Amino acid sequence: MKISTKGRYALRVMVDLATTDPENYISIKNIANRQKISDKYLEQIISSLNKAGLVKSTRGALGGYKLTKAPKDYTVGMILRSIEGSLAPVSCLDDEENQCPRCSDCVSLYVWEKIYEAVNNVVDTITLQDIIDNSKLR
Amino acid sequence: MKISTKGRYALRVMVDLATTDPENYISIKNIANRQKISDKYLEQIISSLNKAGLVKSTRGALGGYKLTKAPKDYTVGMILRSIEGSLAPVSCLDDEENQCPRCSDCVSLYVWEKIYEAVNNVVDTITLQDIIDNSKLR
DNA sequence: TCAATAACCTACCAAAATAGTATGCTATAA
DNA sequence: TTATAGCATACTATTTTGGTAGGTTATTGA
Repeated sequence: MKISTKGRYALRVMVDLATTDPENYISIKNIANRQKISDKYLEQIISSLNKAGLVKSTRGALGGYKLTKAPKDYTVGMILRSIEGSLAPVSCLDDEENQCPRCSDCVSLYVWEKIYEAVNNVVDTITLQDIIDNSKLR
Repeated sequence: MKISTKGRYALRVMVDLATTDPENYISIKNIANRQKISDKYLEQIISSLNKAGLVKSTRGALGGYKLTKAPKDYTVGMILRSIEGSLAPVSCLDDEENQCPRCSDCVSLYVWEKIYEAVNNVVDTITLQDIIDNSKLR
């Protein structure tokens, strides 16, 4: 039941982009140095964020990434799912194809659904802005 | 963010013990056949449940396992944790030793804590009896 | 008391996932 | 036109997951 490092890094990258200099493009190297993450590994992560439309990029000198929206318009769920896929505790809940043969008479399914709902409820109600506001309190 | 097969099997085993014949000891082979799980794999799982005191055993002919308590006295959390360990989404929340160096100024920690709380709240309020009752409705 | 049964214990193993590297190509701005 | 920085693909080492295998110990019924 763990969030991968990719998911954790993704959230930190989004906070970084939102707080460091939201107006200008910031390079991977820049973020990687500040966040102490391998830049090649970060490249993979931010590429997923880019493909999901959560950030936009320009190449070349002075290139880099910036947010496409205001921090209040990103939920934690949007960010984590773009990296981790579904946050379901069992793959039966992911999509129709991954269902196990006994899904129809699975006594535990009801438990997994409740966990799924609870997790979704948390990640879909906390925004990037909430994280930033919360971190400033300390 | 997935529950392992061990965790899922453990829950099914507990339901099996509670519903098949709660008075008598039931052998691993018996459970494994009914639940279509490898008996050697099941042995590992049920051994953890035994060490955690969730079931008790006797050896020899007519030996096997039975519950130590009434189904209403087990929460899903007790069962899953005995197999999976903590259900925390990040290891920082597990125990003091696993903390990452930047835990003290981690902006995301507040998110992980909320997820942790939400998951705990679900698994600690659903009992084994609830699962059994729910499965009978269908 | 002895043979069958079934838990107990330890070790091993293959496949998949995770976390991260390496290399080369393409677009852009100074 | 060159330095910069994103883009794409492939590779690799480590850890976790999901099992197997084999021998030992305890119990019970005949």
